[in-house]
Amino acid sequence: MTAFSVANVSSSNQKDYLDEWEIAVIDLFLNAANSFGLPKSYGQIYGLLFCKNQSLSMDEVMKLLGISKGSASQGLRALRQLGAVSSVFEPGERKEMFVAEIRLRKLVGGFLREQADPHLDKGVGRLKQIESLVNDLEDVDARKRGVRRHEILSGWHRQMSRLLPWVKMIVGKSDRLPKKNSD
Amino acid sequence: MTAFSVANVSSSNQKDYLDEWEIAVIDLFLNAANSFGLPKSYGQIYGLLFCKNQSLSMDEVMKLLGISKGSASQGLRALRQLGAVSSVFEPGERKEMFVAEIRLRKLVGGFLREQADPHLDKGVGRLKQIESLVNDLEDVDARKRGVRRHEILSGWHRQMSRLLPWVKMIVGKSDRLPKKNSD
DNA sequence: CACTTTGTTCAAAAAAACTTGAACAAAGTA
DNA sequence: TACTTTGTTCAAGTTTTTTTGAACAAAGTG
Repeated sequence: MTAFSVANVSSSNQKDYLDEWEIAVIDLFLNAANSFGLPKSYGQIYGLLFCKNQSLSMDEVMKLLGISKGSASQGLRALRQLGAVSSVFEPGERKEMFVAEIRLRKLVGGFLREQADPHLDKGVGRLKQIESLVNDLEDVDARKRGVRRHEILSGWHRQMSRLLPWVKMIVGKSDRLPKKNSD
Repeated sequence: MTAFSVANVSSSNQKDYLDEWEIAVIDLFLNAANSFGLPKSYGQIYGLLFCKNQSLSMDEVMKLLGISKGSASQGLRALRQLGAVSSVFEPGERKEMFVAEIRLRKLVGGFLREQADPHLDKGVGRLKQIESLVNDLEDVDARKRGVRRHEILSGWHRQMSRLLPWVKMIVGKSDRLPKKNSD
């Protein structure tokens, strides 16, 4: 056991506080997450990893953001599931280390895959259910109205399905900026 | 005062209950609203109006959905603001009557205008703030990293701005289905 | 004017979403 | 095996969001 590891041997060659700009970026992502319907903490975690050059451990994420183990664990898992974060095992490290995916195409793609696609899929079933309920209607006029509404919803569904590939496509264009020597 | 209005003179030539298919549609919109980050009740209200051929009063919305006056009032206002619902004053009616906008283009347009555009606008300010914080950094390497991150965020912002017009455009195509005699 | 109808507002209640942390599991180390 | 480190789970607590309903304003009616 190591009561006192020799300062920052392997544990972290990172500062243990955040710069102002990093706090601003994290806050930006916090807000963004919110408006995408994701928990704030996911945004914070992604924002933190986005700021850093090096991979961070769950432990560092917890400490830098001041969030609990549970939040960090769940947040990192969800972000990985979304393809927004990936984990690597640095050689000679026991801990799992995390890095942010910064290609917008990947981020949008993952989000659509995990959030939009499932909704569209569920939609198919729901539309079928509505269709069959409508077809059970006795009254002719009532049925006409129901059929019409079902048609409209089906049309919307179709359009949304057509839209997604375009979104992935358009966002993909000219992703990475022309490389500036930094990093 | 009219202790007993003559059955349905002007008050409503509607049933006072919902068909099964209508409940299913309302539930569909309830879920949709949720995943767009809008309150459930907004979805219910829109769904109800979407189902009906005729305009409904706030009172009818309340009763058919079993929601409170406050919810109905606020929901209808917000939906009108989004362009998802519009109000009309039927001749000889005191009440304001509401109808759903069913053109997907209008719905998406309104949603983007009210939700996405403001975020992009706020983004400009946030990016400027981050840029200036980054430029205050003393350490050269730290500043390089910050500058790089700012560039990436700016790139994303630009791409998102470019995307929205396309979305409005693509969703607009072939909106209304070829008219079927109904309605 | 007195009364009714219609619709808004907002503080408080209810519901939903998020976070926490302690208990637990898994896997490495000695 | 006993102990440590790392990470997950989930019931309970906290925070945020949404809904309710009573008080109020506005406007029509007789």
